[in-house]
Amino acid sequence: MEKTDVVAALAALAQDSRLDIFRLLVQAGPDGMPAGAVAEALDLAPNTLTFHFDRLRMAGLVTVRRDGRSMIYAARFEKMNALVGFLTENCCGGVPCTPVAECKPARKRSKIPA
Amino acid sequence: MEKTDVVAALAALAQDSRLDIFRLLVQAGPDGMPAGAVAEALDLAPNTLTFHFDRLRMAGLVTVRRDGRSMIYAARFEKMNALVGFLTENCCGGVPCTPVAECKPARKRSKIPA
DNA sequence: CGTTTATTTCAACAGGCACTGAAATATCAT
DNA sequence: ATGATATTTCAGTGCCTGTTGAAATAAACG
Repeated sequence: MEKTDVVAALAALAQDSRLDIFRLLVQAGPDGMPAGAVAEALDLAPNTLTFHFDRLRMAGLVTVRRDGRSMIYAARFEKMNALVGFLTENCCGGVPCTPVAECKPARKRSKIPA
Repeated sequence: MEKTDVVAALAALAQDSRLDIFRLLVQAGPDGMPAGAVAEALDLAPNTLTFHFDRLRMAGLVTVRRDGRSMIYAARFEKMNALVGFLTENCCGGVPCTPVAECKPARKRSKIPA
């Protein structure tokens, strides 16, 4: 990951609401959740939320897709892993100290199995 | 680590010069390096550097001590580890995915052994 | 079609950020 | 004390950020 991207990602996460949003999406898993649900969970004005989503998206930390009238936002785990990787890679003068965490969330199991 | 501290730490690192400064200090190891050396290495005005050092220090990412007329700045590895820990802990809905990296740099060996 | 629901766009504003230049402080050497 | 070196403090400035409120777009439903 380029340094520029790292700074962008850090800046995106360095804000109260956005950190909350991102963590919520991370916990929601790869399927993501609709903007409205995030707005309700965190008690944020819809326009403010759009603003923050944009930042997260520009930073590559989040993706969107449309589903009817809802916009479904989802965390990009690869990006988060890359960020953590960058922070730790220059840890001890280039010497790898410990393996870096890799986050590969299991796809959510359907409530009604086939 | 509290969410407030996390946001502060992320904000501190979310800036070009400061990310450079911190990485330089991380690579310098626990003994740190004088402000002047950082200024020269990164080509930063001394007052600008002080400004950034302050931010890093307020965020708990850096410590200072005086040595003669030099101020020696050093990275706080514990804080960096805590930050990475926080980012990964809420990774997969609370389920730990992989062990988090722990950075414990070895103290620099003296060039002239006893 | 018209209405409701979900989200985005736009304009405006206070506050904070990063940088600059000049001056102050602290320590060391003579 | 005087001067040199290392760093900090202070005032000023343009830019970016986060929030708000009103209006616009997009899709679903009668």
